[in-house]
Amino acid sequence: MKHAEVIRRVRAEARDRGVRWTNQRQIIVDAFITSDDHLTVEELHRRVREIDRTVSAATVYRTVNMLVDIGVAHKGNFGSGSASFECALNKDHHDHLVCLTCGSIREFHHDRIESLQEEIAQSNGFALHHHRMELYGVCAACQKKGATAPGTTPAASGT
Amino acid sequence: MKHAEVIRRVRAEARDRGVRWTNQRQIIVDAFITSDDHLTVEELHRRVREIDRTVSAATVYRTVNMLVDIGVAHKGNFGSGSASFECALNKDHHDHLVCLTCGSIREFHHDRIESLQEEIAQSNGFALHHHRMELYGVCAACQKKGATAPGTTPAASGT
DNA sequence: ATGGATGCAAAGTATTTGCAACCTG
DNA sequence: CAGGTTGCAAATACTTTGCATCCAT
Repeated sequence: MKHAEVIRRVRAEARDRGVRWTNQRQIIVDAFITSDDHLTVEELHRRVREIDRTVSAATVYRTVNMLVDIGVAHKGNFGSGSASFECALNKDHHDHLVCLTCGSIREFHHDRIESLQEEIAQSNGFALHHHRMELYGVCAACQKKGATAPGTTPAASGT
Repeated sequence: MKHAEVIRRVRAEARDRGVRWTNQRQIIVDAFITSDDHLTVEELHRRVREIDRTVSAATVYRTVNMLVDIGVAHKGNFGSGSASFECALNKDHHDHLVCLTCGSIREFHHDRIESLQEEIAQSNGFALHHHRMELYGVCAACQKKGATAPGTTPAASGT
């Protein structure tokens, strides 16, 4: 889905819910959708301020929360402390590969795993709502640079 | 692995690292290991205080962090805001099924998914270090009570 | 005795919220 | 014009940390 179409959709969702379309929201949503990345509020705020210096962090928080509420954004947490958000309209469901060295995030989708997850939920009597799956490791680029994963001193594990 | 054995192992790890074995640590580790559950610091602190009222939250934080450091505990985050910890010595690797209604956590292990994760990492050039996978839904018990998952108003998704 | 550990309170993060002014519909 | 929205600052929630004191080794 392309930018303009996404904006249109978000505005429609907003209108239906009596959510007003302010200048700030236009800028924030615009910056948010423009980026394919997973953005933290801090980063998004930084980008928004390049366009309008007066927009506050509180408004960015309020806006991304609103986007999550109306199903336009997904909220994630990849161990960096702050939450990261990504647009839900641009792409299909996917999981994440997170580089422990450079923090880069790569997306992937695996049908078989998805169906296995369903099976697991069913055999445990769970009505599956959503899931999260993240693979943490060192990406190819960082490996070339000689990076190794942390925690090289496994103390104990297993039975 | 049974309680006493775990304690012995933790103390050995501690000694090797020049970590002193205080009364507080004995109590905290004891309470921690005794429980199979996933405990938040708050909950663990509550249990510890039943034995020794003077132990501070800071010490509980310091202790669980130490346990994670030496590989005796795993830290998790199931959306409840506060982190939860579980003993790493009692059980093999597993993933989690989290009930969105009652918050209960069920563990499961699935070899095929584990190997698929390895494959995915490899085909993406990642050196896999660890992963997290959580299935969120409504457990059987809560379904019987008529609970439904939140977010019943899917606004948009996919392409 | 020596240096790691503790309790307390203060400091840090990340995020939310009360409020008066402001702007969209 | 009404009521949602904003910026600011204060408030939250969770976790870490400085410091004087204490205690395991």
